[in-house]
Amino acid sequence: MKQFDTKAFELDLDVKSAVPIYEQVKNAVKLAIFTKKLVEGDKIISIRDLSAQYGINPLTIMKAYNYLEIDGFLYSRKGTGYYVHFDNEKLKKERKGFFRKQVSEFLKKIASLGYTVDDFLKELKKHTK
Amino acid sequence: MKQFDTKAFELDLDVKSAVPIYEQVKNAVKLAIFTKKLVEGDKIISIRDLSAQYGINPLTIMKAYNYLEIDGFLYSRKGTGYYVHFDNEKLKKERKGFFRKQVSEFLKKIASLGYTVDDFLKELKKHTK
Amino acid sequence: MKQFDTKAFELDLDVKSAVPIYEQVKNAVKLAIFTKKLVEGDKIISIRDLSAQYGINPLTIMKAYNYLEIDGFLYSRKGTGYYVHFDNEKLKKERKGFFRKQVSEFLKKIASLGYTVDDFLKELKKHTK
Amino acid sequence: MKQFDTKAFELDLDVKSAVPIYEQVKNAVKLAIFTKKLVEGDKIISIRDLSAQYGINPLTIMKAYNYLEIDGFLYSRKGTGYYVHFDNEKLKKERKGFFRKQVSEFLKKIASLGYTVDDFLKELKKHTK
DNA sequence: GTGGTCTAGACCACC
DNA sequence: GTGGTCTAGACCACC
Repeated sequence: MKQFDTKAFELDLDVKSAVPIYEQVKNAVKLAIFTKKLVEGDKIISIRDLSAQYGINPLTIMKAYNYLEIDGFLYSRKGTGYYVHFDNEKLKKERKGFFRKQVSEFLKKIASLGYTVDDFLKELKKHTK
Repeated sequence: MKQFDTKAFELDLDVKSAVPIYEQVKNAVKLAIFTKKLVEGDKIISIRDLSAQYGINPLTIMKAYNYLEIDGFLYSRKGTGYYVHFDNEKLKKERKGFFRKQVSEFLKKIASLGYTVDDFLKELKKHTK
Repeated sequence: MKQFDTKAFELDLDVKSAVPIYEQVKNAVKLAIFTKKLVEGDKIISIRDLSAQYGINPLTIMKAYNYLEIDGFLYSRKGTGYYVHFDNEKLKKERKGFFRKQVSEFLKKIASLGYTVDDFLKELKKHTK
Repeated sequence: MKQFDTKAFELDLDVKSAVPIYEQVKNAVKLAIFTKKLVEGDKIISIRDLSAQYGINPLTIMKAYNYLEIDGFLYSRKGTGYYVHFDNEKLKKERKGFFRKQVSEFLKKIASLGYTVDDFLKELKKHTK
């Protein structure tokens, strides 16, 4: 019964990745919040359970949850667990910032490959057809 | 006259960056090859000269050149230096494939944040101004 | 107890050899994998421990592990160590292909010296005695 | 007319190879002698011509010819060039030694891949069919 | 504890 | 001159 009222989230953990595990956990939670799979007040899966499910060190998960708490995505209640803190205003801003970062990084990347924006727009047409 | 027949490449080195120095060097060389500033057979600036120019340890540069050799962008001739191995066919395919992967991953990412292509195009205008 | 869950491998290190130390380490690990003394998921002895055991610089061992990672034999998890990545299918094919290439090259070489397969078989007997 | 009475030899030069160029030259000459394409008294292609043909540094070729002279495969006549010294006895021994080295190295290699002599004999059948 | 990057400097083979 | 290997040691992020 232990997970009765908690909400899990999708986590494509890749231990072989260069991206630190705590970052992967952080990103998975944020994505779930951005896409409203996790909403205000939801109790998130416990450190212990997540640790057991994926064979990750609990300290690593705690680090992820801690950062998420600092960033205002979660809050902790001693003895009960971590909960989603859906601050609509802040979220919007964060989401926008996240998006912009994605765009800017992407543009840098293709530039470093010698591609122009026009090349991208052409490629885009193949995807939007 | 010592660098008479070698070709340098643009390198915006940022020692404070989180991106390792050897990665920055790697990317700069790759970009020069992708954009055909360096072509098949060109002799690239020597480890020692590049080391001296930027105050980077020679080992760090060798690491970069080494990875580029593994990836087939350079080859080394002991006693003479590193040369560009511009395999046009393979290169084109790799570059195109890499680009497409970037585009497709990017589109997925923004979609998962609830953004549309139009949102992106709007954002794009801010960058291209 | 620190090495409780790591697996060592046989390493006949010869510091005086013309074969670089990192190559010797690489070959020892590959052999252990080819002969299934190391299998998928096994945690390999840490850079530091191996370094201490043989009095080799950690960087040298890291270089070996690094190449093995590039070749897909190992993968690293920051903070925990290097693990064997035994892709059975790929491995079998590679090993077989490599072996065949060796045989075919060898046969060509001795033929070009004017030796026959029978000459080889005679020579072989001296080795297998 | 300059090459009127000199004999060339096949040289598959691979500047990208890890094998030093002077070694490649040495081996090519030796192979030509072992297979009797070059025989006693033949005048071998001059350092200058070989250098020009392959774009190799003359010093590198001189090094190869020097070693071959030391090993008794060539002798030099000041002002005229290098000549093949076909010492039948010595040659036989060298050839035999070369062969044995090939065999022994080959056996080590396949052993390091985890293959047995029996595996080799099976593979051999496919080649001798 | 683990791997990852970087340095300063030595010494070698090759051209 | 060139690349290639190795060391001793510092400092960092991650678990």
